[in-house]
Parts: sequence; C-alpha cells; structure tokens
Amino acid sequence: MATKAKVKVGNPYHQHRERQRRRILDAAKEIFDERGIDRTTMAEIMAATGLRASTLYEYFSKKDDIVWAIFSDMIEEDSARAKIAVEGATTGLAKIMALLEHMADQLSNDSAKIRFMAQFDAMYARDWPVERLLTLEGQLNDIGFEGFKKLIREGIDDGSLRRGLDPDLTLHAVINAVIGAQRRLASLGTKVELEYGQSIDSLFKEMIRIVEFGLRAPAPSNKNGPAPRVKARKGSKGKRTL
Amino acid sequence: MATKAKVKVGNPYHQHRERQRRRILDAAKEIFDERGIDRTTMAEIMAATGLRASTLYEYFSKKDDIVWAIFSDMIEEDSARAKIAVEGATTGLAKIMALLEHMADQLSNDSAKIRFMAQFDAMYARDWPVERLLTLEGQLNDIGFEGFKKLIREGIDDGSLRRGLDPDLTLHAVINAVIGAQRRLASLGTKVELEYGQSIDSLFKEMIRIVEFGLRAPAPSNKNGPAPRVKARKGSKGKRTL
DNA sequence: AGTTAATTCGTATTTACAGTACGAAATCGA
DNA sequence: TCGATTTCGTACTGTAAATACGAATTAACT
Repeated sequence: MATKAKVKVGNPYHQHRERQRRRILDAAKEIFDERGIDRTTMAEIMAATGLRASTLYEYFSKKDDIVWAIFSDMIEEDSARAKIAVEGATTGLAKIMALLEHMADQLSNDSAKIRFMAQFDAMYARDWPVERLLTLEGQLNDIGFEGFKKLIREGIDDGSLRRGLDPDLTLHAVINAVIGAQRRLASLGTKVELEYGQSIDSLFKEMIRIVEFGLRAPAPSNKNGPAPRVKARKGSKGKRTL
Repeated sequence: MATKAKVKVGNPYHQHRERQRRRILDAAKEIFDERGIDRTTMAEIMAATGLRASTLYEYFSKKDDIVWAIFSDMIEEDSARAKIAVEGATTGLAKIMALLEHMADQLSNDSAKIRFMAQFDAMYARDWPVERLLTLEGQLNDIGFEGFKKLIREGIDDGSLRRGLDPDLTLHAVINAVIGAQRRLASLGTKVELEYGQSIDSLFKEMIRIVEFGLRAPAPSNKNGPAPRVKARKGSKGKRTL
C-alpha cells in the first residue's frame, strides 16, 4: 500500500485511476463468468489487464474486494433501470408485472450479470451486512416497499387483485421467488435448453404468467358479493423450525 | 461392530472404508455449511475427522471430489423421499402441489442440505454433465416427466387446471422457479427473516399458494364466490376431484 | 500365538496462489 | 525542466493443496 494519498476528485490522476479501476473490474467480471469466481486466480486477472501484481494490488487489496466492487456497481447500475421500468405502470399488479418483465429482460440481455449475482449470493451471502440483503428489492426504494404494499392493498380493494393477499407476505414471496428462478436459469444456462427443449426466456416468462394468474382476482365478471373475506393468514412469524 | 455380515472377499476392510468415508463426508458437510464450501480448507476437515492429510487423500483425491460425493449422496437420498411424497396424490395439480409441499418441508427441516445445493449449483453448475441437470426434477423419474405431463393434460381436460397451459412448459417453469426460490431462501436464511419480518417458511408457502392459484382453473361459473380457498395440505379431497 | 494385508501415521516435499515490499523506471501535468 | 503519481520488475512471505513413502498400527485369518 504505497501512497494512496489524497487524490482529489476530478484530478487528471484521479480520472486515470478511475479508468484503470474500470478496466480491472471489467476484465475480472468477464473471467469470473468464464471460470467461476472461486476458480479465478489473480494471475489471470493480471494477464487480462496486463498489469503486474504490485499494480493490481494498488487498486484492490484482495480478490474479495474486486468481487464486492463488481457487485456494488451492478446493484447501483440496476437500481436506476428497475425504477424506470416500473415507472409507467399505475396499479399494483401492473407495477409488479412491469418489474417482472424487467427481470425477464435482464435474463435475456444481461445473463452474465445474473450469473454473477447467483454466484455472489451463494458464496458471499453469509458475509453480508443485513442492509445489503435487499439487492434488487432494495432498489425499489424510490417506490419503496411501503408504496408497493399500498398499491397491493389498493389492488385488492378495487378488485384487480385476489382477496386474502397479505401485501407484506405476497410482495416478498413473489419477488424472492422470481429472483431465485431468474438466477437459477441464468446459472444453468444452456443446459436447461438442451435438456428441456425450452428456451430460458420462455420458461421464465411462463413463470411470470403463472404468478400473474396467481395474484389476479378470479373473475372480473363477479360483481361484488361479499365473497369470503379471507383473513390474510399472517405468516407464522418467528415460529419456524430451522 | 454390530453386523459382521457375510465375509466376502475384501469385505471387512471395505466396510471400514465405507464408515470412514461417511465420517469424512459428514464432517465436511457440516464445515461446508458453517464456513462455505470455498472457504473450507482441507486442514479443517482433517481436524474435524482427526485424520492426517495422507489418510484423507486416500479417500478423496481432491476437495472437489468431496463436494461431488456429498452432492451425489444428497440427490440419491432425496430421490426416494420425493417419490414417496408424491405417491398419494392422484391428479396432476395434486401431485404438483404434493411435490411443492415436500419442498417446503425440506426447506424447514433440512435447510442445510438446501444451502449446500445452492452453493453447489452456483459454483459447480458449469462443470455438470448435462445428465445431472435434472437433480430434483430427475428424481421424479418413477412418475416420470411424461407421466406428469399427462396428468397436467388430463387436468386441463377435466377443467381442474387452467386452459392454455402447455404441459411441458408449465411443468419445467414451475419446478425450476420453486427450486430457485427454495435455494435462495435457504441461502439467505435468517437474514430474510430479520429484514422482512416474515419467516422463511411462510414466504415459501405463500409462493406455493400463488403458484397453485396460478395453475388452477378459474372458479367454475357457479356463484359461490370466487376461488374457494383450498389448501393442498393433506389429501386435498372433495372439492377439486377431477 | 504369529503372519499377512489393509490402513493410518509422521513427516517431508512440491506446487500454486495470495498478497507484500520496495526501488527503479516510466508517465503525466505544470 | 520539476515533482507528483503510477507502473514495473523482482524478490519475498505465507498459506494451502496435493503427493510420496517408510514406519507404525490395526484387523483378519490361521
């Protein structure tokens, strides 16, 4: 750790440093995807960037730092996109569906990123500070969980969403499931297609469709009628068997 | 030594070897879960088993071999259970739901296993021979994919399942999604609960419920109010016979 | 008992990789 | 040009994987 010193933002040197940092991150990202995070050696990253060990370590003092940096960048980058994707929609169901569509897009067009996330989750989740957990979900902060839940409540009231949904539970359950499915498909990649004869894209979209049907209220035809007001079955909080 | 069994050629020694193998595998499994597969060192496994490196390497010539052995064992062990779980049910929907319930059980009672699978997927998926891909899904071989699909088709015909489902697509989409969700929940573990205030169990079950609603045919035109809430819990008798 | 075969121990060694140290050389801005 | 900054080259430390092999131990069989 020679002189990390004070390099003021906007300085020529600082700019250069930023570019180098990006080069390293980009190269690493690619190698991680090809060989797997854990099997990637620093030597490979050095070769790919043309930097010497000593130089590389000026930027990242350990391999994990590179991994975390890539992860952070991805989160940030995605945050904006997710918000935009959801912006148009107005109802609760529509917003959720917009988000899911967005995730389908990611899966098709940015599968490397999803693969990375899958690896990251499995390997680093245990080290997470709890605040990071939300990842994609946390990215909705603009709309916010609360906003989302409110929309679900409205959706239930206006009859577009099934009665008996617990907004809190539903929201997390759906998003978690979809992220899980997305990452699994990305990880298994081509193998799924070979084995199932189904494209990743259509598998994911089918799942989305099923979820939509699962959330949507049964029949629009049905005019009110008190209909069993099913008490949202509160999740058995805190009482699990693990 | 309880069972001396038939004294066959090389048997006594072989038995001992088997026991040792298990000891190693069990110890490794535990450490993998505590520290993560990639961060676990051979030295730790040696300490836990009380074996020397030279001895350990007599059994597994590299760390990856241990990982693969654990994976294979799990698959095999689970195979039987999954089949049993599904046996009772008769209809397509019921069988699917039985399978999903089974997975909920796994998640509650065998979360370490699921966590391991999650890590394995993310880290080793790239090395899989394609035949291994199916894992859980392949375990249904007794019923068979084909059998499953047939049941779905029947379900559609007799009106218990939504029209317009493509059996092939639906089956894979659902199972894949549920596995993905299951593994994600297992990986994130307690953090989910802290952050969301929802138990893993209820999140997973809620997802299952949504899937069920997504697959089920819309409530029959009778005016009984929307979608009777049927829990697929036990035998899901009566109501949706088909 | 004693012989034999399988197993384990001890210990030493090789290889690979992570990460550090530091001065010389190159680069850049002024 | 000077001075700040980055990179290079190289040599070094430390840790862990994996192998080698003879000695010691244990179990099985007469």
